[in-house]
Amino acid sequence: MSLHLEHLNPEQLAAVTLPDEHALILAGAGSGKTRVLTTRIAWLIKGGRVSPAGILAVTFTNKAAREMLTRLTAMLPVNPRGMWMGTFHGLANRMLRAHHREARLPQSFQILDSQDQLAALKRLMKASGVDEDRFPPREVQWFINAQKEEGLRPGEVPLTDENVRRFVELYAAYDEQCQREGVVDFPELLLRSFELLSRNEILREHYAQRFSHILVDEFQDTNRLQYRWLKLFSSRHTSYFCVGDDDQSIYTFRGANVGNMADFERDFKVKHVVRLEQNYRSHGNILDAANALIANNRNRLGKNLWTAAGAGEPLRVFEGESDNDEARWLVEEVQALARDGTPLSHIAVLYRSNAQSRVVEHALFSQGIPYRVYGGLRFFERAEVKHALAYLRLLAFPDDDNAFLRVANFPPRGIGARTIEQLQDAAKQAGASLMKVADGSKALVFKKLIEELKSETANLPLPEVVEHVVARSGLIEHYKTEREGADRIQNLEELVNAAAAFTQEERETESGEAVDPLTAFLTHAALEAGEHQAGEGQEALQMMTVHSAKGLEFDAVFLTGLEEGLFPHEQSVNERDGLEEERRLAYVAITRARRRLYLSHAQTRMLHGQTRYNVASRFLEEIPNGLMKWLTPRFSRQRLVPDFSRSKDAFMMKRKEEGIGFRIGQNVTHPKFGTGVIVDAEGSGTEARVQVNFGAAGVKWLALAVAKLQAA
DNA sequence: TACTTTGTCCTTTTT
DNA sequence: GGACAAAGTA
Repeated sequence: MSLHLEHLNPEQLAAVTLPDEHALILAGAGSGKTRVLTTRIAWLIKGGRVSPAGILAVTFTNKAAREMLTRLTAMLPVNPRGMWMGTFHGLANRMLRAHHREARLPQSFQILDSQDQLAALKRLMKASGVDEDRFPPREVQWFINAQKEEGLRPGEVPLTDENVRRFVELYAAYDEQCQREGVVDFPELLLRSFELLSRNEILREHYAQRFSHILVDEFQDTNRLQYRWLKLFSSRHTSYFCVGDDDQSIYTFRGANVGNMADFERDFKVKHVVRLEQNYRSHGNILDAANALIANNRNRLGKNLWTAAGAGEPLRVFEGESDNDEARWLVEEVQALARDGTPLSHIAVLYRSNAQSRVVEHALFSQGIPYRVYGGLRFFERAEVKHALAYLRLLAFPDDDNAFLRVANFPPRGIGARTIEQLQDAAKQAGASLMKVADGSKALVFKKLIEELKSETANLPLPEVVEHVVARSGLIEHYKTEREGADRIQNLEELVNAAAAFTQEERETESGEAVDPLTAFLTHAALEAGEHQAGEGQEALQMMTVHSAKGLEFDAVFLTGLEEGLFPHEQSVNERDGLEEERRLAYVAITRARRRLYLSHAQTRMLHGQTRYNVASRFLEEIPNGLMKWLTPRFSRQRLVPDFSRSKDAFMMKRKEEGIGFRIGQNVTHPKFGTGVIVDAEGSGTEARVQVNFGAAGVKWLALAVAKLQAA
C-alpha cells in the first residue's frame, strides 16, 4: 500500500501535498486530475491530518464517485465508512433522509426523475386547465428547475412580466403538489438540503465542524446553488480543494456557472492556484490542434497543455458527399484499424447530437461490426422498469399519485379515463391521495391488489419482493402477449437481479442511513439511472455524443459531422457565449484521442426528414493546416449535386430552379458573406429569391435582382 | 374502454 | 426519422 508520490510530476506533487488551506487546481484534459484528487485524500488520511469522517468529496456522476472510491481503497486499506463521497444529489439525499423531520419530509419520500417530474407537471396543468400551447410543460419544467438552481422559491422570483407571473404561479402550485405527495425532484434535493442547513444553525455547525476537508471534482460544472451549498460547510478550519478546467465547461445550458471558479478564488481568498498542464494522454499534433482551437475563445483563465510524447500522426480529415458517404468511409477506416490491431472498444465515434448516430449504426450493422451506443434510454428509465418501480413505490408509499396513475390501469384492468377523472375530483375535494379515495370506485380492484402485494411481501427480503411484485402485478403476463415483449420481460428479470446486487452492495459498505431496504432501492433507482447496460464489457465500437465522452479516452477517435449548423449547432450561435461553449465542446472531443484523430464532415445530410446542405465547420479552419492531412481535396470546388431525379421532391425542385439560373445545392459567392450553398429557392424572374447557407455568416434569403451572387 | 392512425415537434444531459 | 399526443375506430 503506497501512494507512489514519486510517480507524480512536480505540479501534481505540489497539489497533493498542499497545506490545509483553500486551493484551486486548474487541471487540463488528460493531466491526471482524478489521480491528484484521490492521492490528495489518501495523503491527508495517511498523514493523520484528517480522519475519513472529516472528508466530504463531491463529484457529478456516480461513475466518477465510484472510480474515486475504487482507486482510494487501492491506495489505503481504510474503511470508506464515515467518509462522505458521492454526487451532489446523492449527498443531499443522504442528508435529507437523516434529517427528514427537520426538512419537513416523510422518511420514505420518493425522488422524481426528469420524466416523472414532467408527468407530474402535466398532470397539474391539466387539472387546473392551463393552456399547454401557451405554457408548454417542458418550458415550465425548465423554468422551475432554473429557479431552484438559482436558489429561488416562488415568492422570491422577480416578476418581470405577466408571463413570468404565470410561470411562478405554476411553480408554486407544483411545489405544493410535491409537498402534499411527499415527492422531491432533483433540484429540490439540493435546494431542500441547502435550506435545511442554512435555517438550522446547530445542524450547519455540526457538519461544518465535522468536514474539515472538502474536495470538489469538475468544479467548472457547478451551478450557483451547488456553490452556495458547498459554502455552507465552511468554518475557520475547513479547507476546500476544488479541481476544474474552464476549457471543459460544457454544461452552461443547464445552469453550470464557470464563474464559480473566479468567485471561489475571491470569496475564499485562495492562496494556492496550481496548474496541471502536462498531458499524459495525447500525441503532440492532437494537443496542438486542441490548443490552437481553444485559443479562439476569449473568456479563459488561460492554460496551455503540453506533452512529452512525440508529435505523432497528423489529423486525418475527410469530406463526404453525404452522411451515408461519411458513414461508409468511417466503417472502412474502422475495419482497417481493427485489422492493424486496435481493439474496437478503444475506438470511439463522437457526434454533436444523438440523431446523427443512426446513419453510422446502419453502416456498421450492414458490415457486421459490433458497436455500443451510449446515452439514450438507460435501464431504470425503460417503460417496463418504470412500471415495475411504480408498483414498488406504491408499496413503500401508497400516496404517490404519480405511481398510482402510471400503473392503476397497466396492465389494463378496466380503470379508464373516466374513472381516473372521478378519482382526481374526489381526491381534490378531500385533499387526499388517489389511493385514499379509491374505495367506492372501479379502482378498488387496484387498491386491493396493492394491499395484497403489501401483505404478501411484508416479510420477504428485497429481491424476492421485487420478484413477487413483477410476477403478481400482471406485467409479465401482459408482455407475453406483446410482439416485442420478450426484451421487456428480460428487463424485468434484470430488475430482480439489480435488487439482489444492490442488497449485496449495501451489506458490504453499510454506508446507508437507517431506511427500509425498499425505499433505499427506489432511491438508488432514481439517483443512478443504471449505466450498467446489457452488453457492457463486450468488444464493441463505442458511439456517443461529445457530451457523454467527457472524462473518457480512446486510442482512435472519429469526430463526425463537423458542419456549420450542426457543430457548432445552429441554435447555439444565437445564444450568449454559445459559440464559445461549442468550441469548448470541440476541444473536449479532440482531447479524447490518444493516438489518432479523424475529423469529418458531409456536404449533404438528412436531418429531420429533410436534406440539408452544410458547409464545413469553422472549427476545421481554426486548426492549423500543418497538423492535418486531407483525405479528400480540401473543400472540393466541384461540389457534387446530389441526384434528386428519383426523389418525390424532384418536381418541386425543378420548378423552383426554373428561371433562377442557379441550382439547389450549388456553391455560390457573395461579396459580403463569402462562400455558401444554395439550400432553397422561390419565385422567378425579378421576384426570384434564393436561400443560401453561408456557414459562419448564417443562412440568408437573398433577392437575385439585388444580391450580387456568383457561381463558385 | 382499448387499440390504431394521424399530426406535430424537434440540441447537448446528469442527477 | 421517431417520439408523443390527440383524434378516430372497433
